[in-house]
Amino acid sequence: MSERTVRVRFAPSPTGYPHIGNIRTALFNWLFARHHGGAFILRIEDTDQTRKVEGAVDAIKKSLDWLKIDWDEGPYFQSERLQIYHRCIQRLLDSIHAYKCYCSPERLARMREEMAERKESMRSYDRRCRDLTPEEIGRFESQGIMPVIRFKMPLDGQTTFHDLVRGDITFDNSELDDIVLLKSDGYPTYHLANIADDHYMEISHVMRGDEWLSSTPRHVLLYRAFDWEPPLFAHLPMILGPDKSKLSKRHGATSIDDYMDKYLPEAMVNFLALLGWSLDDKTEIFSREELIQNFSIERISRSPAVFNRDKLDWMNGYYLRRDSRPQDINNEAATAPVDAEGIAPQVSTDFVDRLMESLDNDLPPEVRRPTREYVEQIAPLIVERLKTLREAAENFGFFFVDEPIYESGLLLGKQLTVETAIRGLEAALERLQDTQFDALSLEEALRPLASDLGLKTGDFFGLLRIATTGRTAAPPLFETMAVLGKERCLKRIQTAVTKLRESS
RNA sequence: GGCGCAUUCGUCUAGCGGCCUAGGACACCGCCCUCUCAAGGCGGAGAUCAGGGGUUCGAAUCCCCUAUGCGCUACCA
Repeated sequence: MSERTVRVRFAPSPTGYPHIGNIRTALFNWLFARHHGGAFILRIEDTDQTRKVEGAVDAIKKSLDWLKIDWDEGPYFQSERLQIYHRCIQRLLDSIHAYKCYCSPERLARMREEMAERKESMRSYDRRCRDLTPEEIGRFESQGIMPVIRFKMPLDGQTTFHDLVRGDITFDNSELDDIVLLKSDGYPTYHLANIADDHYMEISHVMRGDEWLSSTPRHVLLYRAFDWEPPLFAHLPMILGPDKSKLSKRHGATSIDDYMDKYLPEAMVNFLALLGWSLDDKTEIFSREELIQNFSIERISRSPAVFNRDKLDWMNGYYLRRDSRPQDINNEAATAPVDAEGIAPQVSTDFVDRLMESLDNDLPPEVRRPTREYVEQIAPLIVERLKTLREAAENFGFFFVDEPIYESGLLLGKQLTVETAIRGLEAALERLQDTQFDALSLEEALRPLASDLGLKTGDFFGLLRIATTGRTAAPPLFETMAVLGKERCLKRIQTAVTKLRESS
């Protein structure tokens, strides 16, 4: 695409865990760098002392680590590069591209208010300090006012720049105000620090959110004032909430850590990559390598995208199922939930690890933590019923608690009377006494029993399902009972009988 | 208010002048499989391509206008 070496950066400000949109920006930059064999740089834009949040840098690193987005340089901290910005400012002051402004924040606020009242079209700084006489400057200085440094924006003409996503964009310079470059506390604003760093760090492409598009002409003008060559720009479409407004806290989870304990990083990367980028008209699933191989700025879309949680859930479930298969088993065998002999396929140790960790977090404290051996048995039964790991404890708690809690009425379903239900359960109890608790034996014992009782298999199995799991929806009955074990199943069925007796 | 950007099924999107009576995915509905729920397979519904003018033999694709949405308009990034 370009002769120059690709060097891109992710430059968040340390105000907490990154927003989902910021992470998407990081991902795009990273993919672009890796695609071109360039460098991905992490830079912390901590020039606002008032908004700094403790631990934010760690949170940013943790988020990137989670998604396996690694950086080649940094993190650099702008707060540690103040001398660079001061030198830049001096250059601008010397070349009369910048000036000191002594206006108080109060005056500026009042000014803006009045402008709005008068419905003026231009509602930014009135440039009062732009052409101060030496006497006036002396007067302000003697009052000890700490000035800000503003950029002397050209008063007329136009500024056009090329955006790799949107094409040529033109602004009238008269629309651009004299932005603050250096604050009175000595820290630079984003505008200055951003372009100085991008220049000195030799950033080749600036890929950032769409909200920066309006600032870009100012940045271009700044590059010109410094006589620097600007990087190439690519503005990414914004990510919206379901109501199509900018994704914000109102929409619930917007920071990446809201997703870290629920979704697989691989699924998250895949999903995020498709938010504003696509390869073609059909490909949805991409491995990390495929993303790197195929990513290009040309295929970034221009319009904002609504964050679609349903699709993320689906994708997570897809990855869960796919990655739970052990590497050495071919896909055909692993796709089937249970083979003809009633033996569930193996799941990968990696999946068991993840499941154990998730259960450990989500199971109620009073429930005994399951052993690895036990989780290995459950895993194949629940993988394909999971969209997120979180649902394991939520939907399959009956595997772990002593007794599931449910309404006795559930036992009757739509068809059964209390009498037939009790009769069915007791018959099962008796038959199960000397039945081997493996899926095959259980089926051989119970299936004939249904017709013996004059019950439809569906009704009879449903009854047993409620009794043993407390739920109407669960993994296949016999596998489930086998995992639960004889003792627990008999006890639960007994409890069900008791419940029915008590309720009638 | 001004400026900028955007506008294809509910959502993510394909489409860059004829292949489009607009394709895929999620969600939704139905059927198959089946002991329930999933998963999987098959099928369905769903977009007068925001609206209106042009340009052209021909427009979702190019131009203009309008509408709507979003962003920016801070000594925040």
